[in-house]
Amino acid sequence: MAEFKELIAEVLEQALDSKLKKDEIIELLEVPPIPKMGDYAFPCFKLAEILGKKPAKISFELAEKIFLPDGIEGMNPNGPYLNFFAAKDIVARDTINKVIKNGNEFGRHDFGKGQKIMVEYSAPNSNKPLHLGHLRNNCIGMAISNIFESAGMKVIKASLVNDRGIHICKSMLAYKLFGNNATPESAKEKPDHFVGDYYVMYNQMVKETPDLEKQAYDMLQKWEKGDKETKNLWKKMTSWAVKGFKETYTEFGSIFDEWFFESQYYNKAKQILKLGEEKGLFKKNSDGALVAELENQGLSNKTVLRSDGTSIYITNDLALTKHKFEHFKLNESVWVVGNEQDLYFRQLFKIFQLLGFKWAKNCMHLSHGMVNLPSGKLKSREGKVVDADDIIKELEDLATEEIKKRNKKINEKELAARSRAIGLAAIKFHMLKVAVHKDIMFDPKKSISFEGETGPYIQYTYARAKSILAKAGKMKIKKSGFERLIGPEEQKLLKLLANYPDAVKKSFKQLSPHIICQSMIEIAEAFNTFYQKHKVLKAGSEEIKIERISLVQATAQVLKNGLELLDIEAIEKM
RNA sequence: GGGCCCGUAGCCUAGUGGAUAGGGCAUCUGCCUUCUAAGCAGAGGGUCGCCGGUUCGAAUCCGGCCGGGCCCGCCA
Repeated sequence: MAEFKELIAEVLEQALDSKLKKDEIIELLEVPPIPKMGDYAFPCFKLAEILGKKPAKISFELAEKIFLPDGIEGMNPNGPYLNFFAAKDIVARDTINKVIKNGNEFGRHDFGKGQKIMVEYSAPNSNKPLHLGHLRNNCIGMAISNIFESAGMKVIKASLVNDRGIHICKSMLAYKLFGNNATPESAKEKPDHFVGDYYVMYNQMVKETPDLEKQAYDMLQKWEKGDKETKNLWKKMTSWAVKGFKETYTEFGSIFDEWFFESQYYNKAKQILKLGEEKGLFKKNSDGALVAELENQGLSNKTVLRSDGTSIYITNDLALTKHKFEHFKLNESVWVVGNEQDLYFRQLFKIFQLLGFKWAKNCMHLSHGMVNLPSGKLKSREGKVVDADDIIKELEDLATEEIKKRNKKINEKELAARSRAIGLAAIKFHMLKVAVHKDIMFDPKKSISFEGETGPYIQYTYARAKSILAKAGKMKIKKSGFERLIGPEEQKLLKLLANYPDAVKKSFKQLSPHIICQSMIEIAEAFNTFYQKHKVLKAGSEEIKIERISLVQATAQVLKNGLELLDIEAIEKM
């Protein structure tokens, strides 16, 4: 269809004596709301401004001037729009050829070629296991990384573990007091959950024994001073937590190229702090804390170093970001972090700008909404969370049940693999189909289903297509002809397939994975309608059969490509 | 008090200046001796939070209000 748009644009450019250029016309072209109106519409509103005429008049005048070339089957002025009909066989031929020829590359672009970008996401705290909020963050991080990569960028996926600070000390304190030297092995528990239990325990105990809070701060002091016993305990508990995270990431399909630990960067900010003081941006306040003065920048001031000289979170980011750009020679750095940190990142980036780092403008916060439960906000301190491991297991179990209903004889290994693929697809698609900046509500009882606009629905559609292709066996895919894919079901599907690269492009430009989800849903719906209405393998004639198989193959290819960007496995059998 | 974000049918959601507001869930009606019914076809359900303004044209832009979320110097 891209070719068809160009064809229309060429015809229009000529008819308009180049008053609008081809590229401008392509940008203006839209798809009419109802297929019977046409395949593409040229809105005459812009032209109305230029020519000082009524748009409806222009569309009629244009229609009279244009002589239709091959490939354009019809043209129809409709009020302010001039609608075009593509020659149906050419739509079929061009679309299928392009998809089949490009295969896994179909939908990839090159506008990010030569760019190196780092995507930091997940950011777990080492005092407790991952929860639902992390899963959304991970889904967005993985998808956006894939989308960058498909635009030709070199992507480095990074996880920053917040393994330093008062929160860890709380878990450590509870363990020290009540742990009796237990280990995850002795407790037979996943190590990050083991650590998290002590965090919850601390928060329960501190209600009755407020002195624990002081003890936790003392522990942080000792940690900062390098107290051996404290450091050893910290090392032990942090390594348990990280070990647990890695298990969850592996299960979830999340792979990182780089692991950063706050404990390794928080004390490397001396140079940048000094620079800030020299530039007069960072000033000691009356209590002795170092504060970045940002009020004259329309932001609130931000403390960058405590009065006792110890670090806070931003101290780490100051050092780490500089390291990222210099060591990895990045063109751009993206932080996938919830919108509760919007102000924080504006402050951080403003500080870099005021310090004169030229990469400051290449920092971007991909801000996303929160995940809420029917009972309200997730609160890990109160244990009011949906645990990541639990929800993954729950969805995989649900998938197992569904598979067993349909397939009694499946072997255990295959069952486990499919359950995992389907369960994860349900979670990931659910997290990604809504615009990133919006909060989402997660009702564990009904939020994630396998029907309707879901990951499993897309997988199911793909499996249906693959099943046909498997039964069809080896067949030559046609390269020309395609006079038999001209019905409304085939044409709708073809147009959606042809539009897929535009959807990927839009999702890249707008940093919005949900656009790809929408595209997948539309393609799946169109395919299922086609599937219901037309037999492929038992088509009336060999010619029709071959053409329909080609269409099925193209559909499967596009679904696979799209699912891959969303980090969802395309499985051949459900 | 200030800043940012959100408000579309019982619920979830797409659409951010253009044609009849597009889907899904739930409800109701049909369709499995025919390529996977995790599907398909159809029905009902909308003052696009409210009020004003800009525009030939507003869910979309601007202003005000109402409701919700997040944030506002040594918490991650």
